Amino acid sequence: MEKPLDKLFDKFLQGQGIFKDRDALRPTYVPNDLPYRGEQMGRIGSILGPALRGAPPSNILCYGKTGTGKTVVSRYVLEQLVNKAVESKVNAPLTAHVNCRIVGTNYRVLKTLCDAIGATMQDGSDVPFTGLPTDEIRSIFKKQLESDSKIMVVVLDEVDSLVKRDVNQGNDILYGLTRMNSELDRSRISIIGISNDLTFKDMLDPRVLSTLGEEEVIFAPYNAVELKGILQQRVEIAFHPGVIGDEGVINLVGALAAQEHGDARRALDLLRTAGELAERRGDERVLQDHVREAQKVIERDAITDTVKTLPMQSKAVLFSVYVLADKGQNDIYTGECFNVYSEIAKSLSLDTLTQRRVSDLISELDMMGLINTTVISKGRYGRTKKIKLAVSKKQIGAILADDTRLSKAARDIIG
DNA sequence: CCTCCACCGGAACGTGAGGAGT
DNA sequence: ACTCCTCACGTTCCGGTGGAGG
Repeated sequence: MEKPLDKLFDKFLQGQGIFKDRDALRPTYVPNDLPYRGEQMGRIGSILGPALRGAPPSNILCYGKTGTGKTVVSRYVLEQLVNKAVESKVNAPLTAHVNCRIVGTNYRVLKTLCDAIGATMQDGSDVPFTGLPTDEIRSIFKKQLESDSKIMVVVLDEVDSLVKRDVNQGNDILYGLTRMNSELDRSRISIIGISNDLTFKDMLDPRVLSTLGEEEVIFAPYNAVELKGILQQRVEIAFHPGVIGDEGVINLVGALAAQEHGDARRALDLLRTAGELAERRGDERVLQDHVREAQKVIERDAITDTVKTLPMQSKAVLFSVYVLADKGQNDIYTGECFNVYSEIAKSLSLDTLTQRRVSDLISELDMMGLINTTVISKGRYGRTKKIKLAVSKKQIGAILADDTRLSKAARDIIG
């Protein structure tokens, strides 16, 4: 008798599969060559260059939207810089890469920097995650840095999030870092700040800005042609030859990503998802259909993610819109929505918010793109918002049914 | 042309949780 | 351990308004 999975597994065994090196399509991958970013690499390189002679480089701010290569370029340049130093047997600069969206407090930034240079407590153990006064970890870091007498280049990725989360605290962290040089004798720190928000400068303390923004490097979005070039380069590393036979595939991926302000990360993500799709189906080549399908998958995942992480009250509001839409009602107004919401909240034993608040939640859902709203006037019958689901009813229904609390309420209300 | 509905959306304020400072 | 601040989330209050119907 034939075993049921035999054929499926055979497919994986025979043939070479789709991917040669899937990681080449991940955002963390640093290729050997970065096309279309020669100018930026050159600028950053020439600014950091003095580090090879032991002179402290200026601080740099890099601007550009997501997926324009800011992070990868900075990683690449630092890597090359260190390589060159080792090769020429000069003191290699220390480097650290801090993602400020994840590492968002003064203490944790310092902790990351300590780890990067191998600074330890007096007994030789690692600096703890928490528990020390911030001043102490600061002096541990300084002490270690002084003992090495080196240049350290710190990349602060997504610095804007530091300042956005807390303007004062963010400025304090940056001020503390930029000012550290004046407290050091033999070592120097220089900072590369990376931001995808151009208005970020406005929120900075002028003192911080003047030191941090000594040099600025702008990363323009990639256009469709450049995206295509990048894709072609990665395709050769990531896929087995012939898997992407059709040039239309790359063109399509490039075109779709170019619509998203030339986001290379998105383009690579799309290509990888398309490849995974083809792989899972046992297809030998990646076709345009896979790409279109991948686009849908990515979008669907993004929606599922936002809905799942919604606060309970917002879910209840969204659910009320869904219930009304599911009844086949085309025009949903704030008033009805609020009534249904009230019932849902009651059956969930949730506090029933005021209509004013619900109105704000509706606006939030609108901004997230889960629903569409328009303010309309019904003349004598008042002025209100007309609400429509912006995503497929089926998907919202499925996600909300997944939530145990909500699905119970659903049975109460829909019956 | 005026009225008046049913809500919009700004403003000010209340509250409890979580940090920072001391 | 204590107070003080800040912030997110909500509430209360209220002036504002596009247009159907009189």
